[in-house]
Order: sequence, then C-alpha cells, then structure tokens
Amino acid sequence: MSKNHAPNISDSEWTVMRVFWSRGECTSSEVIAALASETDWKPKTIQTLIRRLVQKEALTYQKIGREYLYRPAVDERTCEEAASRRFLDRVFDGKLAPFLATFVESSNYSEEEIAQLKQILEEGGPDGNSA
Amino acid sequence: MSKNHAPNISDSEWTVMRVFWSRGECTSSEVIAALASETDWKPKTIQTLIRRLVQKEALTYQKIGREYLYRPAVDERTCEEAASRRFLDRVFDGKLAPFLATFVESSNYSEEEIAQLKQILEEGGPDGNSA
DNA sequence: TTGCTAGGATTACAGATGTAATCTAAAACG
DNA sequence: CGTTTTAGATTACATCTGTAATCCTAGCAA
Repeated sequence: MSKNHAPNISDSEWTVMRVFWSRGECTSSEVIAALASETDWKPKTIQTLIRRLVQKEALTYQKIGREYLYRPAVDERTCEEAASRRFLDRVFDGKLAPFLATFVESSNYSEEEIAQLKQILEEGGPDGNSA
Repeated sequence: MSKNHAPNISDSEWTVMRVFWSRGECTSSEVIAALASETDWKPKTIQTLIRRLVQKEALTYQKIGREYLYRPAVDERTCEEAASRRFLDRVFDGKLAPFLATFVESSNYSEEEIAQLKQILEEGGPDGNSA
C-alpha cells in the first residue's frame, strides 16, 4: 500500500516524473542530462522539482556516496488515472462521453486513427474486470 | 475574435463558469444561489471568483442598478478544448489513445456505454471538418 | 593538503489559487 | 429619514508553482 497513492503532480513535475518512470531510477544529474534536450531548465530548477517530488512522496531515494539515487514511489498508471479523473471531473463533470465528443470533433483524426481508438474501447471494455 | 480566446481557468473557477454557461447571464447573487447546493462556498468567495474571471476576461458585465449582470465572454467549447489539450499534453504527451486506454481500462463501462462511445468516435471522425 | 566542483539544503520571490473578511457606498426596508 | 443589508472593491493570507540563486560541505583534482 505504498505505490498506490497519487499525489498531485504539477506540470513541471510531470516532466520530471516521466523521466523517472521511463528510466526506473536515477540520480539528479542523470535527470538533468535527460531533460537538457527537451527543456531549458537550469540544473537547480530540476533539483528543486525533485526535492518537491520527494516531499510529496512521489519519489524515494537512497544515499549513494555523496549523492542520492531516486526512484519513483508512485505508480505511473495510478497517477495517470487520478489525473484523468480529476480533469474529467472538473471540466466535463466526470463524464467521458462529452470529452470525447468535443475533443474528437475538434481534432482531425484519420479513419485509421478512429479505428484504432475504437479498438481500444473494445479491449478495455467490460471483459477484463474482476472487481 | 472575442469569444475565441481561452484563458486558464482554475478548478474553482470552472465551477463558476459552468453556471454562467448554463444560464447565459446572471448576477452574482444568482450564481451564489445556484452554487449553494453544490458547494459550501461563502458568498464572498464566489464574488472573488467572479471578479477574477472578469480580470481574466472570461466574463463581461454590464451595470444594472447597483449590481452587475455578468455574462460569459468565452465560449464553453473553446475552453473545454483548450483544457483538454493542455491536460493531454501534460499527462499523455498530447496523445488521445494512451489516455483512452488507461481510462477505459480502469473504468467499468457497460457494453452499451462502450457502444455509445464508439458512436461518438464515428460521428466526430474525418467528415465534419472544413478547415 | 588544499582549493575547486558539484550535490544537496536553504532561501528567494513573484504569480496563481483557495478561501475568505473588511470596508464603502448605495439601495431597500420601516 | 435613518437603519440594515448587501454588492462590489480592497485587503488578507497560506499554499502551490515556476524558476532559480546562494550557502555549505564532502569528494576529486593538482
């Protein structure tokens, strides 16, 4: 019962967490290196974000010599779900259908893409649940 | 080109905006009355939110006697779209498919609901665009 | 050994947000 | 006409966020 909480993660923090989720565990310098290409954040900024994520218990760490090896303390899926529900709740009263309608209508998906999305709906449907 | 901007609207502000979007135009006391059942906000809180929405140019107003008649200055659809894109960008790298997969998998939709969602995908598909 | 370097800790600081209370003036009630 | 109510304006205040800079200390380089 440790990975299943989903703290509120801010915009910038999501960027950092995604590095951890994709790499599993790393030091802050590794994160800094990883984000050098996609952001123009200063190293100190990234360290601040990491520290805040530790405070939020989204990351844990372990001392290795004089530095820390951080690793995600929350599950990516769990956080994505929580963020999704929060978003749908606030903007679409929790309902997926209006979101989908508005979003798809304003996008320009090809037939293929639509087919793929329908596929996803089928797979996630009322078969794979056990609760 | 006045209704088409989409300011950043916060959680609490969404609650207020939805009252305006559903009613068209109203005074602050009407909003206060409308929200009395679904929130436990003090009147002053709602007035603050309204004032901030005016500052953000999400609402306009017109003086009626000693009070104001407020009305939405931004389009609901436009704001929903903007919020949806911001959300997908930050959490799912802008992609609808992973969101849909995660969300549908963690929900428990009935076959009917899934069918309805698929219907939405078809309707919003690559037919109704003109830009 | 000693200075330089670079993590981590602490501090900074402005803007957004949640959640109001107080102040002011005018309108409604008696 | 005076009092109460109340809409709006101003002020409050803690927390979260974005975005760092500075301080401190322990290794690493010379």
